[in-house]
Amino acid sequence: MATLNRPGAPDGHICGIDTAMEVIGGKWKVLILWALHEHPYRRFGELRRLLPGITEKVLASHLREMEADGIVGRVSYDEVPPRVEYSLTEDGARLNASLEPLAAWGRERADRQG
Amino acid sequence: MATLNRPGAPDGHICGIDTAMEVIGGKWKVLILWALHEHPYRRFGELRRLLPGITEKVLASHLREMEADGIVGRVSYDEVPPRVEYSLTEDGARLNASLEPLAAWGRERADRQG
DNA sequence: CAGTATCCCTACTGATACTG
DNA sequence: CAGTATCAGTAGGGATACTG
Repeated sequence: MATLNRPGAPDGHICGIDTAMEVIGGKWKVLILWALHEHPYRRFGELRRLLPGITEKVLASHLREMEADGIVGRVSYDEVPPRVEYSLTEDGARLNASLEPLAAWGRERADRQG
Repeated sequence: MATLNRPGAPDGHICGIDTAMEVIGGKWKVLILWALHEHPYRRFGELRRLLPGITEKVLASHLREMEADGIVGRVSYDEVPPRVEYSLTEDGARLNASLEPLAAWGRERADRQG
């Protein structure tokens, strides 16, 4: 065996996990995913409040990347004051669902350690 | 609702995913996990060859962190030349298993996009 | 309200050389 | 073989102020 690469996989991509890791790699992305999963439509300020510690810049750039990756949808209503609603796309919902076993593992570990 | 924090969860830990993300956060960790899963015992040089591009320093530090996190076991045989074998702990094996749906999501996405 | 625009900073990663 | 030690580079993240 030469490397772990799957045949036909893009260079540096081995088993699908790294593809997924690139998409959820940002520090807050899984939490954004989670927040959007709990409630189908969230506004920018809502997300900011839900993620204590995140800055506007980081939230905005994460959302833009997730939108570009096709896991988050964005709808802007032409109102005053402005209103923008973020949601999971179908792919984003499946991504979030695929994270559930990982979350279960983390919960168990957190509970074990207090 | 104030935040996404679970009751009783350590500060900044929300749904278990972030706990898990901390453990697999290093750039190569999921791939190390994968390599150790494919073959129960791996030597240092073997892992280095399996992960083209990783440097010795990064591989060593990742392995030490994963050992400290209790997901990788290390056995050093007192021989000449030295031999060290790395393996998944039970917890590491469960972690790896919990990554499988995520890997499936990534594989599907990679296949869709070529 | 929903973002940009700047500036900064350090933690992670990497290259290279060396050692028990 | 299985690692350290040292030195740098950089990208991601953060603080703050400002805008349509």
